Amino acid sequence: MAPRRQRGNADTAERILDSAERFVQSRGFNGFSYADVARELGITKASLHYHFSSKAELGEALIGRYAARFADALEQIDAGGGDAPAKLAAYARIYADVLREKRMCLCGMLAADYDTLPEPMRDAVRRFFEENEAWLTDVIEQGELEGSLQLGDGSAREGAQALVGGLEGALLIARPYGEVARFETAATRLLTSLAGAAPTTRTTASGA
Amino acid sequence: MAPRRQRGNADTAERILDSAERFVQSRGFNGFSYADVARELGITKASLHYHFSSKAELGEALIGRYAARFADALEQIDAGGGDAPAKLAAYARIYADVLREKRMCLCGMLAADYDTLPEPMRDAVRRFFEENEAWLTDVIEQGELEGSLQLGDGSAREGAQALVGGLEGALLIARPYGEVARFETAATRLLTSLAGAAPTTRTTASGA
DNA sequence: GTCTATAACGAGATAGAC
DNA sequence: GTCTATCTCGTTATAGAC
Repeated sequence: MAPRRQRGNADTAERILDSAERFVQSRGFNGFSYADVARELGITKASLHYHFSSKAELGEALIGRYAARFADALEQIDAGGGDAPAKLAAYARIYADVLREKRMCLCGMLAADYDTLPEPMRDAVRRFFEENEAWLTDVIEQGELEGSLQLGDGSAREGAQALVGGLEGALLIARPYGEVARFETAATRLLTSLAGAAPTTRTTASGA
Repeated sequence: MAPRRQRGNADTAERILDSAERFVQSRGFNGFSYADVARELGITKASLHYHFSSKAELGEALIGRYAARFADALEQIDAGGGDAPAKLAAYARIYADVLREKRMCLCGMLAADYDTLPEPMRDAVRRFFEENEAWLTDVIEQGELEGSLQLGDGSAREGAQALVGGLEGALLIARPYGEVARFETAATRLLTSLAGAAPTTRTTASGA
């Protein structure tokens, strides 16, 4: 029988995921252990194994929850009804919020660890990027129809792929410096130049 | 006395660095061990410790050699005498070559591992990025003077930072897919749109 | 569902012979 | 400069009591 979620319990499995997620996002999948999580939660390693019988299984659960939450966030952006540039800005804000907690994107981190991951985790990581790219592709195509975005050469999908990569990389490099501004500057440039989104902070001169 | 480099010896220390470098670039600093390197070279772990007394020291040596080689490559690009767009294209080619060997940029990988690294390695990783950004900043400023690049808003340094991040991220994401083309497409878009470099493969329509 | 105890292995590192 | 042997600790994981 599935574990019953009860009152103020906060669900041990969920708390394990919270802790492990933070560890993976800051130290990588090979940079933390069951002992780290157990210590943080004040329980034993054996208890962790009751909830997630192997580290690989824990990893799969982590990606599953992260991807689901990300999908929720994208749905919320869609529900907000903004135009394409606004959606892209909101998308970048998700990344900035991750950096504010001194974390890397979970799947960006796992992309670095990719060669060491068990197959099911690899598949899940790739799916995450594909879902993001699909959503961004839709937004960019929508923006072109609306006239709110002017892509240069190439397809909307190529733009979407460059955006995901660009934002992940901006996170990756900004984190060692602990400078959110560094990320935001890079993100703005990516959005305006890759997807042709007019920024809020437009200065002057773009030539005759 | 410093180890004498002799005939066909190929220098054990150098071979250790070669092996460890490949491991770090594919598996991360926490994803390999002295045992892995020893097995690959057919020597013992104890021998490794003779050349690099700790893993941290090995890590520092890895970054040092990598950064020096990168600096050499940048010098060679400068010596080539191309214009700014050509230099940027050559710069992106360095990354593409890394991906062709199914590797991540050493320092991009270490940026992911950053929180788990000893201080001296952290410092060296940051220095690597700063050197790259400084070189790119020069190239971009040169390009603006020449008229071969037209930056939009923001400083050349901001463009340089966005470029480094963008290329590192494009590598990070392309690697799980093993698709060099995926990287190259993204890289071209980054160069043309972030730095205003006209690509070799210019199609039509950029408006009146 | 959480615990104690432990197995089985791999990690980084050192001592000392050759 | 490389080896054998060993130390110590941390790792994932399991058995079985409560």
